[in-house]
Amino acid sequence: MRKMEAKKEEIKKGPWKAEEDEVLINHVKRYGPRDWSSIRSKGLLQRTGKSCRLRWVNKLRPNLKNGCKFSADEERTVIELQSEFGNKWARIATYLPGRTDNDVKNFWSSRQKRLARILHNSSDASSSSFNPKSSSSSHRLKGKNVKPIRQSSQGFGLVEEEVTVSSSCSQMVPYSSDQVGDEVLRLPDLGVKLEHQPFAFGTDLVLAEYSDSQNDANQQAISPFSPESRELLARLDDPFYYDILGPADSSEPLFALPQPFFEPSPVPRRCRHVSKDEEADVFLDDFPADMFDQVDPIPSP
DNA sequence: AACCGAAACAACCGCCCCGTT
DNA sequence: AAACGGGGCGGTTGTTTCGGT
Repeated sequence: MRKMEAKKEEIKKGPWKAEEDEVLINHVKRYGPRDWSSIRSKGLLQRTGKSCRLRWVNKLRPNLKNGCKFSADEERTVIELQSEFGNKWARIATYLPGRTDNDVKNFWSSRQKRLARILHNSSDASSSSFNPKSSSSSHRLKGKNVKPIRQSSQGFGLVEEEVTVSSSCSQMVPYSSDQVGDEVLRLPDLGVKLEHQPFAFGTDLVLAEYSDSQNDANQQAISPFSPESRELLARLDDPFYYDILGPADSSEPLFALPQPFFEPSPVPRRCRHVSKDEEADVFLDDFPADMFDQVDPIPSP
């Protein structure tokens, strides 16, 4: 029994102390970022190799942007890359100098939660006072007009009148020539011609299909989407969503120029205080893809 | 001042892949 | 070829911090 307890005590968990960090840093200085399990076998730390590696990668590695909020560019980069790669956080993180996969993952998770909550609140409001003929402004999220954006592996999201955003991703590694570039693409099935920039492809598919679905009963037959995606798209039939997204036959252009972005804040987290209103704007600046993933189905009114 | 909810962050867990034996 | 261990990665959970009431 005592032996078991001793065995248990051998592995330390929980927050890291400065002394432990120091030991870990010294080890890396000496041997490089490898042989993590040897740290414990040598008796340097009572931590597992995995724990050591994680600590190094997420907190101790040089040039990490610890304590910095994600800049606008970084946010956009994450959103774009997530729509392309899915939840490949490590891969996405390679596009963001100073960010770890954990950072990206946490950032995304926070956004998903926030979006789900806001959408949920919005749906609550709409179910109690929805009126299809009423001014759409009453159903727009905090007065902002949003449109669907991009198809991804898991669904689609909304964006505030903003589709082509890659140009602002200064840190984004350019696409190779065999990928979608600045060109006009024709969507044969839908007969929609769209100006493209990289990453906007899926977006346009959704926009085209969304627009089409408003008056095309055969939408499903021509849909290039998976059944899951179609189900998500079908929610657009919900008058509330329709209102949120704006009228399909709106005279507003499908593709608006990118909105001016707020200045990326170099101030560390918790140093930059954001008011409620400002936060709402930031949130609406770029809805992520897959925002519906975490949202329960809305009961039709 | 106290409480509460949301957001951000840190760390662990479990699965998988890959190299070694 | 199979077993094993290390490392990487995504998911999840717990904690901390902060703003609002």
